[in-house]
Amino acid sequence: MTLTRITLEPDLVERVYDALLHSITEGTLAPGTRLAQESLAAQLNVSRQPVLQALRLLKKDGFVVDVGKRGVMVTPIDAKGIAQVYQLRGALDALASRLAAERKADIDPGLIERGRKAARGRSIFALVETDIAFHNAIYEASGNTLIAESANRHWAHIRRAMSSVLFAAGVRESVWDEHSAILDAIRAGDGPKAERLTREHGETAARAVTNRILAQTAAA
Amino acid sequence: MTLTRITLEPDLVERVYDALLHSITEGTLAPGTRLAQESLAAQLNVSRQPVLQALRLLKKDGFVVDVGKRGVMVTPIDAKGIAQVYQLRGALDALASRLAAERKADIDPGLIERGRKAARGRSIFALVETDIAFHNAIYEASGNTLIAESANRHWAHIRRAMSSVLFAAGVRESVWDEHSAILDAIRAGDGPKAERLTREHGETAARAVTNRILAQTAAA
DNA sequence: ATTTCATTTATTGTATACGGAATTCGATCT
DNA sequence: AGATCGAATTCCGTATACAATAAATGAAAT
Repeated sequence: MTLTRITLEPDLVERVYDALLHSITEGTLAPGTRLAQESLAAQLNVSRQPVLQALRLLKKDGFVVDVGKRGVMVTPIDAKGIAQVYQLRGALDALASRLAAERKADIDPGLIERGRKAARGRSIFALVETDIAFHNAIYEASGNTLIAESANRHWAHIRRAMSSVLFAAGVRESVWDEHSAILDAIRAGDGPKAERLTREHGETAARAVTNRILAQTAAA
Repeated sequence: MTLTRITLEPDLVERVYDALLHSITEGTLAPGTRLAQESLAAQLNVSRQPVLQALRLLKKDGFVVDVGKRGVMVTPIDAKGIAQVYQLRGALDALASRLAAERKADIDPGLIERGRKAARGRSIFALVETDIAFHNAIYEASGNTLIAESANRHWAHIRRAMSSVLFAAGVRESVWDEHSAILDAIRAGDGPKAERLTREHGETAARAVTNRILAQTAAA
C-alpha cells in the first residue's frame, strides 16, 4: 500500500483538469463541443492560466483536440477509436491478470458481489464504477504501478464511451460471470488461464460496445 | 498514411518539452538533477511560462518528479521501475505483433539489415535508434495508432535506461536474430507465434538491462 | 554548544497585460 | 446580386507582475 499524498490542496490546474475531465467523461461536455479558455475560466472562476495548462494536459491524453488555431474541442467519439482503446486496454488487463496470478494475489471477492448487485440495479453510474473498481483491483494486485497509471488514462475514454452507450442498451448479463472466473484463476495462481480469460473478456466487451456505437451513429 | 501536420512552427512549450526530454533521455540532465524554472528559462531564452507548462507535461509522463514544494528533479533511475516499464512495453509489443501478423503486414526487411550493421558498429546512438525504429515499424503496422503513442512514452524511459547502461556493456548478440524471427512470423501471418516471440524477446531484454543496472548500482 | 524562533530568500503558482494570427463581418465594386 | 478585399473582432500563446509558501539562515537564549 502506498502512502497517501500529503499535499493539502491540489493545484488549480489539477482541479480544473479534474473538473473538465469529469464533465467530459460524464457527457456533460458533449463530443465536439468547442472549449474557449476565457469562457471556461469565467465559469470556473479562475484565470485563463490554469485553464490553458489543463487543456494542454487533456490534449496530451486525447480528450480534446485542436480545431485549427481557434482552440480545442472535446474529442468526438468514433467506433474505430474506441476499438483501439479496447485493444490496448485488453493487453494491459491481460498482463495485469497474469502478474497478479503469478503472485497468487488475494483480491477481495466482495467486488464480484457488489458488481452483481449493481448489475441488477438501475444506476448506470454504479454499474460503471463497480466495473472499474474490479479492473483497478487487478492492476494494483499486479504489483506494477505503471499499469494502473497507464490504464486509467484509457479508462477515462472507455468510461466516456460506456456512458454514452449504456443507458441505451443495458449491460451484458455475463460480465460478472467472466469477472468471477478471472478472479478464480488469479487466486488459483494460474497465470496463463487468467491471462486468456481476461483477453477474451476484453474482446467480447469491445465487440459489444463498438457494435452499439456503430448502431447509434448509423441511426443518426 | 496520415497527413503531415501543417503547422509551420511548433509551440514554445513543445519545443521546451522536446529539448528537456532530449537532454533527459540522452543523459545530459542526469537523474536527480534539480530543475529550477528560472534557470531553465534563462538557458533556453524564453520566459518561465513555457517552461512551467513543459515541466508539467514531463511530470505527467514521469520524467521529472516533485521534490517537496521546491520544484522538480529528473526522475532517478531504479531497476524496479525499469523492470515495470519493460513489462508494460512487452505487453504492447506483443499486442502490436499479433495485430500486425493478423493483417499480414509488410514490414521493410531492411530494418533488420540496418540493425545488424549498427550492432557491428561503434555508435551506441545508432544502436538504440535502429532498435527503436524496428519496434516502431511494428507499432505502425499494427494499425492501432494508440499503441505507438502509448509505447513511445515508455520508450523514452527505456532509451534513458539503455544509454545509461549500453556503453558499459555492449549489445546482446542475439537481439537481431530475435527481431528477424519476429518479422518472419508477422510476414507469415502467424499471430500467436509473433506474439509469443515478441514477449520472449521483451522478457530477455528486460532481464539483461535490469541485471546491468543492478550491477551498476551495486558497484556504486 | 545546541536549540529555537524570527527574518530573509528562493521559487513556485496564479493573475494580468501584451502582441499576433486567423476568422468573420461589412462595405465596395463589378 | 454576388464576389472580393479590408477592417474589426476573437482568441490564443507568451511575457511580465504579484502573492504565497517553504526552506534556509542567523541571532538569541538556555
